Order: sequence, then structure tokens, then C-alpha cells
Amino acid sequence: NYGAGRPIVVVHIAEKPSIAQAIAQGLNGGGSTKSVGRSLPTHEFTNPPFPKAPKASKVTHRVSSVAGHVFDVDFPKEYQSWDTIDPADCYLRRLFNAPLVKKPCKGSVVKHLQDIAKGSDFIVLWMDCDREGENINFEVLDCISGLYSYDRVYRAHFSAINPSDIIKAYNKLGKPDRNQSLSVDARQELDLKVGVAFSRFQTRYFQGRYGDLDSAVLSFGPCQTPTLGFCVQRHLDIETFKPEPYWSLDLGVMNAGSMCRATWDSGRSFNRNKVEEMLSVCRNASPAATAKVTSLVSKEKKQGRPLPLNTVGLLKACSKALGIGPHQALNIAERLYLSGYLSYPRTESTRYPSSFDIKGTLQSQTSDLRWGPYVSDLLKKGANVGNGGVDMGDHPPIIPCRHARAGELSGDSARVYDLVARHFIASVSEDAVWKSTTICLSIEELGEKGQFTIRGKQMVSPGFLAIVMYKQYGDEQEDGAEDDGEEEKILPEFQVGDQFGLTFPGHTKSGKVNVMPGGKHASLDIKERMTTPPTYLTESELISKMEHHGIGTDASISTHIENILKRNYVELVSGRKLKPSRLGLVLAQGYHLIDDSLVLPKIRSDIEDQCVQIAKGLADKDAVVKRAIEVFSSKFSNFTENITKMDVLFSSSFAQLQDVGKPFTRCGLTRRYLQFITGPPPRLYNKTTETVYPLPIGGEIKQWTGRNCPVEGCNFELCLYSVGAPARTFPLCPNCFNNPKPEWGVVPGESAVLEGEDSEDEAKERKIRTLAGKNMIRECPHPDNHPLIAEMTVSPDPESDGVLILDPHLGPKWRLVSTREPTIVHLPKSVDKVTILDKKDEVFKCHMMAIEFKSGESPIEGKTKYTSCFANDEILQKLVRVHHGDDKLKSSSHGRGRGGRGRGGRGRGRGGRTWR
DNA sequence: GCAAGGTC
Repeated sequence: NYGAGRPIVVVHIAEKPSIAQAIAQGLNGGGSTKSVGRSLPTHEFTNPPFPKAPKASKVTHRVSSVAGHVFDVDFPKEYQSWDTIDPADCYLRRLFNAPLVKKPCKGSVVKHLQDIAKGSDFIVLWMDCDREGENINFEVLDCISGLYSYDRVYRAHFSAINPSDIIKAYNKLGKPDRNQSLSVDARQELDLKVGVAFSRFQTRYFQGRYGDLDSAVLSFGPCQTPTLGFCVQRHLDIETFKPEPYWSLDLGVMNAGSMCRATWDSGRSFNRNKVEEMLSVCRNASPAATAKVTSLVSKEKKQGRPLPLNTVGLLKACSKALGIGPHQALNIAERLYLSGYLSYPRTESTRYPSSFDIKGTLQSQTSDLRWGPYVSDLLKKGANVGNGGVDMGDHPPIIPCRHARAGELSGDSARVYDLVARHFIASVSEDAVWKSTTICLSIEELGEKGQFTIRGKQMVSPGFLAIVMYKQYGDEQEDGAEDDGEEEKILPEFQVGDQFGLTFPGHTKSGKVNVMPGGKHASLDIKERMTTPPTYLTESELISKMEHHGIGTDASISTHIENILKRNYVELVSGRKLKPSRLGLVLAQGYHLIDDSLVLPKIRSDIEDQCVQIAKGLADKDAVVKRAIEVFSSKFSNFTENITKMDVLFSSSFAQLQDVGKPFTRCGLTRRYLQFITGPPPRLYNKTTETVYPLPIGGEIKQWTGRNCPVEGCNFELCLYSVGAPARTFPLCPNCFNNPKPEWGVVPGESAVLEGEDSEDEAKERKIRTLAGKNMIRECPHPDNHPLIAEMTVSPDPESDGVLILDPHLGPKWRLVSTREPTIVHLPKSVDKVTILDKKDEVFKCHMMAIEFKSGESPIEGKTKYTSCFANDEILQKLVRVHHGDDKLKSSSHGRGRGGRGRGGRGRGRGGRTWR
């Protein structure tokens, strides 16, 4: 009865824009919808109410979406340090009991949701029907809580996005499922805590010991590590493989002038004597031995058309048939989807839904020069849908949505489109039909060991094989068995009872050829071969293994493979095979020595099993997480306590830190030279104190002999750091870069209690203690205490009594420098360009600058540009000098030169700056 | 700089 007398407004939120569009069309009966300008596409329309809302005169629908998850989970600030990995310190162990914070993945989505939900009566959530989707439902509700009571929130369950299914789902709304959502929270927490604790520990531990690890981070994760494990296991299978000789009987049958190879039904024997004995039995037989045809079977066999393509199928086919890796393949498919050529590329389904319009989809391909005629012909005969495959209810299989003419797409995009289009056509084509012939021969003298077979096949009707160009069908043959292939093999005429006189090695020369009537004869010989080791895993095999063990999802499998490549754990070798590197081997072997379970796929399936229990409502989330955390936390302790076992492996594969570096710059404490380790990651090492000083990643570090850090009590010799293009150079103190991390006072809400601290007061005290040691504590001068300027690292500026700052990460492009007081402005990473304006701020009477952000990365809603000002012209001077070089100073109309040290316009009499 | 999972 709600809304009687006035239109009611229903807001629909989907998981992604494409679904929102489909929902709008479905609900509006195909009528046009108005797209409203918002950060994510929003469709609006008003139509008569559905039967379930009889008293409302009209219903206005507003359909929009998020783009995947709205929030990311992470540790709070005080748990972000990489500096303390000493197990005795317990810093990393505390991670397991740390609180987690959720922060928006993309800032604008939260506001978008609030905007769109404002003033509406009901909300309907249309996320994908899986656990992640259910979790996103609650993320959306978190954004708009306060606007709705729970009884006005509904969840649509749909298994296809065609209009009829959408109407059906809308007329049968349910409620969001809290348990499924909680199961995702649990997974997120476990993945994060386990991954981060292990990654930080092993990264720091081994980088503090070895100089040539060749990876900036030694990451660990419940998906990537088992993925590496598969590659390493195969390597071990290869290494431990002992080739063995084996023997088999080889029968070559000469019939009607053509030679047919018959395979020995017994396969092979590892006993040479036995096989030789068989041969001599035949050789010495009297009357002479023959091979006799005992049966001849000829029948038509179908080779089934391929199943519709899901993500995993696409990735495997791209790797095998096109030589395009999974990561790139998914990227290309994603782009083709966004430009409308392909349907949604992340799906598990291998069966077209019953509502799927095969004819229409085929129709759109009839004009194609390459396969148009075939498709027209197929339409006349009628398309075929298979009975196989599974409709997982997520998204339909991947199909071409829009025809791309030959030449319309280029490069790998064209090749991927071609593959998908042909595969789709093949999947609704007729099966291929072969006439297969099996001829059994027998050599009586050998009894049951005397059976041989000749196989032939001849194509009767090519069916789908006329349209697929690639040998992409049939799964991997893991034992290296020969592929049956798609080639024809036509046999001469045989009859049951045909006899072939046997000849043996040497017989031909001695004239003892035993030819039967019709010239029928056969040669019997022994073949010696060696067993061959398996090969490295191909991408395609690895994907199959991951899928089989539940490692990753359709959308993430490619990322995990990319991860282990990126970290230099494996390398891609010819044939798209993945070969473990020294680093990958040592890591995986090390896990095996300390705790097998860290590298086995079970680590993932255990987490998964726990989550399923939560999702089904059979287990309490908090209890499950608590228990799992205890398990992993103790595994972590065990790992850190036994790390020397792994270290033994590292020490035989990698060079000790002191052996790789070159003397570079002097330590302020010992006056000895620090060794420069090129890395990655680059760092300095003091052999005497065994201290590692990490350097910024990216850019270039140079010597700057003879200049010491002016910070009191530091005295480290400075280096020069160049970064960016065109390169800008900064002085860098290796010590200050790593030690002081000035902060803008205590950020509100940041007094989380660590393990072992009884109260918030204690936590606050710790915080203050920590801050007191830093050399630059002051409040952020901006009234909003802008959070973007919170984190930075300083280095003294040797040319003034001020400092300059350097981000410990790749670094923001732009940093401002104080000349006198420790006033620092740190611009966010997303800054693209800074322009000094000839305009003064009204309040602070200082120059303003325009800051432009990289597209979509502005922290200010909807803006790419905004201005900031300085209370002190000196700061501006320094900015110009550092970033543009001194020559630019002259062109700066408001420049006062280096000597100008007058106070700026601020009442407080200190340098400062603000955000506008 | 660290996980895995969504996705524009």
C-alpha cells in the first residue's frame, strides 16, 4: 500500500553498469530510459506499477550500479610498518589480532550511492548472485544506512539478465543474505592478515641477508603461493625423473602397397629379454609365423562440438592457440566487452541459458567475409545446442555481441575476437563425424601377448571443424601421451582372415622374405625407447590445476599467474610454459621444509571450506575467524622460529649481502662505507652493524661525495636521488629517509589498542611516546586537518636550513619545501601537474597554484583541478627552484629570489599552506 | 611495498 496517491521511487543498484542497463531495459519493457548524468550510468523511467503495488499510481525507477566492491579492507595506520620484523618484537604477530578498517575503493562511489538513494522509498539490490555479490549488497547498505529501514531493502535473485528473468526476479524479491556476506568478510580478513604478515616477514628477512634476490617483494598469499607450488612441483618431477629404457614390438603391415603401423596392445615392456624372446619365438616358428586379421570394425564416431566458452576456457584457448597470456587475454576480452564486441568475459558458465537467442547472435555474423557463408548455411540447417555444460547462473558464456568486420579490429584484439566468434559458431554447429576403423591382428605364436591394432580414421562430415582453425580442443595430456589429432588416416582394404607373412631384421638381406599371396607381408621388430620426463607446466595446464583445486576465481586466476611472474618466482619459457626461478624454487622448497601446508592448495580450500560454513549459516563468523586466526598465527610463529631452515636454501642459491655491494657512502655512526646493493629493491648495507637502509624504489641513486647530513647527530653522507622524466634530483640522507616519519599530530580516531595494551589511554600514550621522538611534530595548519598530507619522510635540504621531503613509495611527483621551518607540503600521488598562478589567496595573501589530478584520481569529488596557496612566498620560491630548476625562477613574476626571507602573510608568523 | 576479490 505504500505510496498510495503519489508516485513512489524505487532505486535499483547492480554490481556493474552493464547489468544496470539490462535491468532498466527489462523493467521498462524495452522502452527507452533516460540516462542521468552521474559518476556511474543511471537510468530513470516511470512506468505503471507492477501488480504487487496496486495502490501506487506510478513507480519511478532509478537504476544504477556500483563497480564491484565499494570498500577495501586494510590495516589501520599503526600496523603499516615494514620496519619491525623481529619475532621477539611481536609486531607482526599482532597483525593477526589487529582491527581492520574499510576504506572506499573508489571514493566517488560512496557519494554516488548516497546521491542516488536520497528521497527514494525502496531499494532493490541486484548484485551478482554469489557470495561476493552478497557482500557488495551490504557494502551498499553501509553507504546509505540512515536513509532506509531494513524492511525497505530488497534483494533480487536472477540467473539471467533477459527481460523476462528480470521481471520474474522483480516480482519475487527476497532479502540480502547476511551469512553469505559475512563469509566474505571472513575470507577478506584471513587473506589479508595471513598474506601481509608472511609477506612482510619473509621480504625483510631475506632482503636483509641476500643481495641478488631479484624481486622487490617476496610476497606470500593463499592463492599465489600454491600457484607457485604447482610450478615447482612439476619442476621437481622433471628433476627427479630417471629416464628408463623400454622395449616394444613394432609391427609394420604392408598391404596393397601401403605400410600401416600396428601398435602393440601390450604397450611396452621394461624387460628386454622377454621381448627378444618373443621375437625369436616368431623368427624360429615353423611353419613361418604370420599376423592374421582377427577382427575389423568400422563405425561412425562423433567428435562433439566444443562447449560454450567460459573465462577459464577462453584463457586456456588464448594461451594455447594464440600465444596470448591469461592476464593479457582477460584484459583484451574486457576491452572488447566494454566496446560492445563481446559479452561479459568473467563467467563460469558453459551452457547457454534457455532464453539465449542463438539465431539472433548467429544472424549478426552472416555478413562476415570469413565465416558468413558457413553461418548462413548453419542457420538454414538449424543451430544445435548441446546438452553438456553447466549454467552456473552467473553470466552466460562468452559470445560475440556485435559483429566486427574483418579489419575492424587489429592486433591481438582481432585475434581474440576471431577466436571467440569461431568458438561460438562451433559450439552451435554440428558435431564432426569420423569413420573410424579398428583392425585387430594376432600372431598366434605369442598367445595373448601377440595382439596388435591398426587404427584409421576418415572424415565423413567436418561439422564444427570447418570453422575452428585452432587446435584448442581436448584437454592437456599430462602424461605426455600423443594427441590423437584431427588428421585423417586412410587405411587400405583389409579383410578378416588376411594373413601377413612375417619378416624379421636381417631377413630381407638373406632373402628369407615370407610373402603371402597378394604381396601381403609384415615386418616385426623390436623398438627401444626411453621414457621421457614431463615438461614444465603450460599456462593452460596451470589454469586447469588452479581451477581443479579452487585456487582463485574466474576473474582472479590470471592475476595470480601474473603475480608469480611479476615477483620473478617463475619465468615464461618457450611453449608458454612456466619454469620456476631460483627464487621460486627456494621459497617453495623452504615452505616444504618448515610447513608443507603453506604451499599446498589445501591452504586455500581450508579457508574456503570455513567460509562455506559461514555462508550456509552453519557456523558463526566470529568463532570461525577466531579459530582460523589462531591456527594461522601459530603457523606464522612456527615459520619465523624455523626460518633458518629456509635460510639454508637461500644461502646456497643467493649471494650474501656483504658480497654484492660496492662501497658507496659513509655511515654516520661508524664512518665506514655502506655497500650499495642494486636490488631490486635498492638498499645500502653496513657490514659492520649488519644494518640495512632501504632506498626509494624507482629513480636512480648517485654518490655525492663529501657532503654530510646537517641534521644534528646524523652525519650520514648524503646521496643524490633522481626521479621522474625529465629527471629531478634531490639530496637524500639514507638514515633520515628511513627513520623519522613526521606526522601531523594525532589523527582523530587513531588510537586503536594494540595487543597487550589494556586501554585506549595506554594506546594514546604509546602514540604520544612515538611521536615525541620525531623531529617534526606539528599540527596540520589546515582547519580540516587534511589527511592527504599525513605521511611523509624527510631529508634535510643541505642548501638551506630547511628540509625537503621524499615519499618512501615511488613518491609523489610534487613536493614543496620549506626554507626555514619544518613546513612541508606533500601533494598526493595523484597530482599530475602543478601550475603557479599569478593570483593571491584572499585570506592568506599568498600565491595560489592550480593542481591538476590524473583523470579520475582527484580527492575532491568531481574535480580534476583545484587550487592551493602558500602563506609564504619562500616556499613558493623553493618549489619552483626544486622542480623546475633555477632558470624558471626568473620567469616567475612574483619571485623574490633566494635571499628573500621575509615573513609571509600569515598572522601566526610561520610558513604554512592550505588546501582549497 | 604486503592478500584476494570485485570492477569502469
